[in-house]
Amino acid sequence: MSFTVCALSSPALFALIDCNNFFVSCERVFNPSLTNKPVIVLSGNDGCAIARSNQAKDLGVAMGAPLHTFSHLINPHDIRIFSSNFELYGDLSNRMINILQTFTPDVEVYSIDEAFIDLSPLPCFDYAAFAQKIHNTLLKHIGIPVTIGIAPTKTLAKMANRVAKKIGSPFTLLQSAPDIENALRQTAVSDIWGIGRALAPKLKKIGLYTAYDLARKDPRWARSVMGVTGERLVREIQGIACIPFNAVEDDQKSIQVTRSFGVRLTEFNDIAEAISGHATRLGESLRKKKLVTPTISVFCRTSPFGNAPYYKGIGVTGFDTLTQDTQTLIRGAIKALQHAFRPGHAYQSAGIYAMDLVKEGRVAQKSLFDIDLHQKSSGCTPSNAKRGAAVNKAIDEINQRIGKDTLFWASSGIYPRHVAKQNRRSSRYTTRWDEIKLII
DNA sequence: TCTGGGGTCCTAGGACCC
DNA sequence: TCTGGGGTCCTAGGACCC
Repeated sequence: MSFTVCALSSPALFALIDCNNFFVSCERVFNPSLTNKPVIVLSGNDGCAIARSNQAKDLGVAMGAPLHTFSHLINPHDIRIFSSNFELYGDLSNRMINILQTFTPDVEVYSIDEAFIDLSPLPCFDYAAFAQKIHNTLLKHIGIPVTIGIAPTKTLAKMANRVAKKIGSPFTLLQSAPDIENALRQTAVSDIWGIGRALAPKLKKIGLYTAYDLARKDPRWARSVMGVTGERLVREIQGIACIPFNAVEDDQKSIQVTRSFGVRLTEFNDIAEAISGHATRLGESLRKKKLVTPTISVFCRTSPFGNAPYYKGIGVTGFDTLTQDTQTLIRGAIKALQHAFRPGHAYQSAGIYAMDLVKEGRVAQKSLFDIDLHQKSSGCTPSNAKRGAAVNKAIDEINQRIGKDTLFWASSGIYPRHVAKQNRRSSRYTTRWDEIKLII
């Protein structure tokens, strides 16, 4: 296969809108007393820091730091700690995107707290004023501060964003050659978008310390040392746009549901309850996204930390027809878990993956004998399958209206032991009637 | 005591085919 | 005993991202 650099028709110009300390900012929207305070949002199971306010960063709390490594700082510095509240963050994220789309239809949602805008179709104008307007509108309507970087490639827009955050400005434009060179000189190779833990030390060893050093290399050299992604990256920081803009979201290729347990588990049945719950979430997600899966894989594993030897077991179940039916997924997941599980371990987490997802409407028949096979393996006739779809629909609608898990499958456990710690979650102000903010 | 969860893309190597 | 060359497809694992 030959690689052709897909330089976009120039002059390209991208804006990257990135929320500042997004999860912390979401907490602050409904709790103004957190302003100017050190605030930290924890990962699932209250394990480690996944968002920090600037004040918490100044105290030296690193991204991903386990709670127990900074717990001694909490009281002396009055750090406010929150469990993650993804229902709230996701909802505020959607509102932000809706507002961005009022500025231009060319919005690419990159993550929960970032979006690219393609500026090239817009007439050349005052980018500073444009960025300021986006910033002010989001702050006013949602209450979330953002930083905006504008540059001829996505990688440089990322870099512009970093520069803006560093100097405390809501916006930075990198367009002229001297401005770009200046930013490249200020940026360490490890801070370039696309350079991670493995590549950074490798490049430093060769004597490349800044983005400027790397930008002076021949892309063909980058290809041989860093692969196609490396070649693309070098061209990007040289100002040649190679990473395309996708306003339309591609179909998702995989879904996973993974959780750590609140306590270590040793019994098959306890883990089966967790996996049954994960399979339920997977089913909901597949139906919501109108996807079906031919297969699932399930894993259970011990903690990679600590003294006990690490164990991870994996089991796979294939289905005779592509499915999104919760009951089918649960049956398949328990079967797969029987392959993954070995007695004698203290398990720390378990998860379920669905890969090779297919869009609901585009279901290809797997074999001429689909229906026969299906009847044989699951006892599920086509009319049963229809009934299953109706059951899923009814459960989804009830849970949507009244609350998550109002109806649930008994295999997920009435009093499950696996439930993760979530001791400090704020209210889901925007998505639950009974958690709406009261002003008395 | 205590270490998240959810994605994508690329590559190397094996299986298999002619 | 000798034992090619080229292609495709699949998979596991690595690397990256937020």
